[in-house]
Amino acid sequence: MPTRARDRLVETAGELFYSEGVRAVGIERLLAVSGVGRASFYRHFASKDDLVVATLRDYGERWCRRLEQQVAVRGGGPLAVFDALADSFEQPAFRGCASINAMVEAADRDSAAHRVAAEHKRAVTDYIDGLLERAGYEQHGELAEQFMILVDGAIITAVRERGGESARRAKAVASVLLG
Amino acid sequence: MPTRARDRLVETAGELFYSEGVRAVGIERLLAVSGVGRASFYRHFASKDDLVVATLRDYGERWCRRLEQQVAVRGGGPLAVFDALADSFEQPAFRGCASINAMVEAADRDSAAHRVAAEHKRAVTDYIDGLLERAGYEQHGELAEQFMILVDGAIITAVRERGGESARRAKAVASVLLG
DNA sequence: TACGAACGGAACCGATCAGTACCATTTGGA
DNA sequence: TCCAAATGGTACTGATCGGTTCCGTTCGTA
Repeated sequence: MPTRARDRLVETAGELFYSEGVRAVGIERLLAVSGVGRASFYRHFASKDDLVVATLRDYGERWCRRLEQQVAVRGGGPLAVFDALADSFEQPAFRGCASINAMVEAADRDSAAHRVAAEHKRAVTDYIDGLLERAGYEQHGELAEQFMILVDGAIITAVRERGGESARRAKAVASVLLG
Repeated sequence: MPTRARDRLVETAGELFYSEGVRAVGIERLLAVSGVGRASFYRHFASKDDLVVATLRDYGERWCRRLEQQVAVRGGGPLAVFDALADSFEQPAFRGCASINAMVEAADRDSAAHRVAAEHKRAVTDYIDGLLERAGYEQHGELAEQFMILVDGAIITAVRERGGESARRAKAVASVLLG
């Protein structure tokens, strides 16, 4: 077959879950949009939850790669993180962070969505920590944690308000933190 | 009848929606737990969405009242906001902010949940703005917006990590902002 | 005591949910 | 050219979804 059913499912589900929510998108719709047969779905994934985890991992990796690239383009300084955020907030399809959304929607603390969201957050924190360390900040560990609060806060605020304003505000706060 | 069906519905729905998510709680369950009859439900609310809005408004009011009281107990300084947050994050039933959760779950930007969440955020921002103004900070408007990013960030972080640590971190950042 | 409003329970609606089973088709590699 | 693996389509399951309707009961109040 020309295209792999699994890849199409992850891509389609990634878009639909992000834009409409996980529970709001049924298997039926997923199959119709992706063009994958019902049986093929369950050949690749044991359940819908399995697909959710796959899409979240895929999202997390692409998100991190995109952030790294955008920060690099802007010189590699820690504050560039917020410029990259502002950019993504401006995009029409922006609806927050897929990991946060899935975590909130899942409710159950022991759910796979919660675990994947925690992993994602850990990866981003470590990346920012590296940026701060490379920039010469001694307290880079604690600063990275504080940056993450600003990142999450800016994301949630942007969901409410649209636009990059919250990211610029968060950047102003971060600037003060860096002294 | 001894208890008003409407009040019981709002109370029960408030708890269930908060702890398990709006979509995860069906009408059936709502009626079973609250002890309200199906017909009575639709006599008081035109739809489930109507009940959601009612619970969000109820939640928002109680949340603001609780915050005001806790801040007052701690002396009325702006930083006390984060101490109050840390307290609430420690509670076993804590699962973030009902408004944020509903907004994220609703996905649709034009939904009632989005509107109510925006109203709630506005009310809290105004309250914090008042605290800052009363404390003598000239840039109280911009500071309040920055505080809100810290508040939202701390809340989301607390959903992932449990405990009041994120609130204490946010307070440290806020302290730096106040100079 | 009598009345009307509010109520709880149950049967029912069409739609959709996640998931299973079976079948004919299409594919890339041998 | 041939075959095994992967695929898309359809029919189906039992459960649950939000919502409507009807009925007998219980309440506060006049």
